[in-house]
Amino acid sequence: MNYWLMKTEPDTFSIEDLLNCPQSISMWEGVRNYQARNFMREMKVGDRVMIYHSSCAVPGIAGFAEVCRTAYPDPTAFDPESSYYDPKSSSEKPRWFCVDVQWRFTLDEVIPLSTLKSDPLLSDMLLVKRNRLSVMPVTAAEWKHIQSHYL
DNA sequence: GCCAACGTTGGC
DNA sequence: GCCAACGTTGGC
Repeated sequence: MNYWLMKTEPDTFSIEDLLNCPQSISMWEGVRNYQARNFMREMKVGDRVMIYHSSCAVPGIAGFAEVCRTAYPDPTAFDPESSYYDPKSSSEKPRWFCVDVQWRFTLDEVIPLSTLKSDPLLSDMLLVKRNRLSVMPVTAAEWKHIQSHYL
């Protein structure tokens, strides 16, 4: 099993919105970064995901989800009406992919980025080191440390 | 293939 | 709203 972190802007789509989806499952559409896309294509059903709230009052980990469908072409890239539309992506040659994730758990309080940043054991975490990546792997050690210290 | 210009992310 | 850190684009 692998561990991941996925960012979302709660004003657009929060972990509560994920909970409220049918079966608490949502397509994770709109990722338009190659590195993030490549990580999504590595995801397996059952992989664990931290849901991270960005661009908000207290950015941080808001809860947990699970991959429930492996990567498939992102339909919003084909939709001219979508803000995620990309004319360079076609169903014959899709450029962007998404996975489905299912809600698992919402934290009572967000684990703030500032807390994670100040933890020496998390100083190598990609979230801390790489500012602008919306989908990224989390190591098993980081995952366990966060589970045992901040939940 | 280099790199300047431009666009985006996202913390603060 | 500012701006640093990147990623992307496109001329050459």
